[in-house]
Amino acid sequence: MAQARRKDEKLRDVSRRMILERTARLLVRNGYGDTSLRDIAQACDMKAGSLYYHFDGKDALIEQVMTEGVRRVQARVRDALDQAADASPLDRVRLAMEVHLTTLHDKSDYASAHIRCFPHVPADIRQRLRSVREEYEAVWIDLLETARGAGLIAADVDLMTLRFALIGMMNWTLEWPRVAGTRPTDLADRFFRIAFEGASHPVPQIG
Amino acid sequence: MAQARRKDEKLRDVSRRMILERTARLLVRNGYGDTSLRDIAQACDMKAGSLYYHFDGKDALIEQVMTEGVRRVQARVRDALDQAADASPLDRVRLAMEVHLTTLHDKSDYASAHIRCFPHVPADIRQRLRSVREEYEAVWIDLLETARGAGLIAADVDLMTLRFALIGMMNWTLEWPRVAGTRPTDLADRFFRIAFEGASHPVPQIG
DNA sequence: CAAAAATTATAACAGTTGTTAGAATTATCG
DNA sequence: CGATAATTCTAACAACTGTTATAATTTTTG
Repeated sequence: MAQARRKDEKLRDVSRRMILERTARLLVRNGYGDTSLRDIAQACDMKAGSLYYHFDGKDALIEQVMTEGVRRVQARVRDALDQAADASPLDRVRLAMEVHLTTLHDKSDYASAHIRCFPHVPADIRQRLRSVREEYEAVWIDLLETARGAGLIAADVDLMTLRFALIGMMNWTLEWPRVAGTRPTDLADRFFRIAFEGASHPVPQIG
Repeated sequence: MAQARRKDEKLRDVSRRMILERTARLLVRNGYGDTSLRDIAQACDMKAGSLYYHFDGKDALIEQVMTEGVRRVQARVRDALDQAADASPLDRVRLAMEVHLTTLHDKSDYASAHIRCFPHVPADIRQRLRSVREEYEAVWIDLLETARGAGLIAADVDLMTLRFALIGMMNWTLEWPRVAGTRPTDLADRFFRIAFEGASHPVPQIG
């Protein structure tokens, strides 16, 4: 009600979206176990029972937040990659890292809620979320295999390990206190520099 | 009671240790918010009220588990480094990675409990845990600065970013389903290979 | 074995949790 | 406006939470 909405957008959808957003924020701060329906309702200026008009229950609501978390990152990364279809394979990897990190930190509580709560969510939800994750991981598998096909990744580097290393160092930045003041874009460059050039290798300045 | 104990070890300490261990396992599986004192007590063949003889309350118990989580990793890493005092700076980094990963996956639920629950633990506990973390991080800062001093890390690589990248890719392995069958030692080698030689650089075989 | 100390169990407390049914309210539309 | 549909609130439920005081039990000691 505090939000402007397009003519063609149903009030029902606006409320749903607001609930999902507030839930995401609470999940990031307090985690799955310590986010109650009454907390969520209060953040939405509602009462707990009213949430059941929009969602089947706590777990259904949270599952949707976490599902959307992956989908949003995936959508943004795919869009960026589509608009840079002719870039070099390694530049596409760097771009994907930049968008992934930016979405995590600036754009969406959904994504960080997913990352922080995934380990502690009920097993049946976690099971379904795995499928959603795999779709996004397919993007990275494709990125890295393409780079290898172009001869840009050494033969003795296991692509799965490389993928987990990249995802790991990026997602773990959520544990830092405010990313130590580094902008996500700079962070992506530095991570890329380390993972692909190697911390031991000096990189000659171009020009 | 089900456990043999040394003559000089008080029963009190044995019980405390058992409670801490079972708590760590539950924390890893269920997280902070969904691990109740009755769950812990049941895992110890006790009743919830009895736990108060050993600990001041839930938060005190959990804080001690998580504190010990860092201390154990730190102790094992320091020991290994002391026994390899004359190794090259980069070999010492690789060794630290190996011990860190091994402890996380094979040796101790304390460490993984710490990593998984840290974001969702009450704020005052989290504050105190930060100091404990900083002590361990000092080990890594020293490792990397020494390597740089020996000219083994390129000048344009930010050491803080490198440290976060290493810690991040290692800690994130807890999110994989059983590390995908890779042994921690091999994992350490591959991570080291990527982060220091660079995924794009072919490494000439020695010999 | 008996006395003292250490450890655990019992039972209850106040508060919180997810959930539900039905009443009350608000928005939509003829 | 009036009628209908779409939302929200109310109030309660059973189950669970951390915690406490006190009683029962076990272990250690003399």
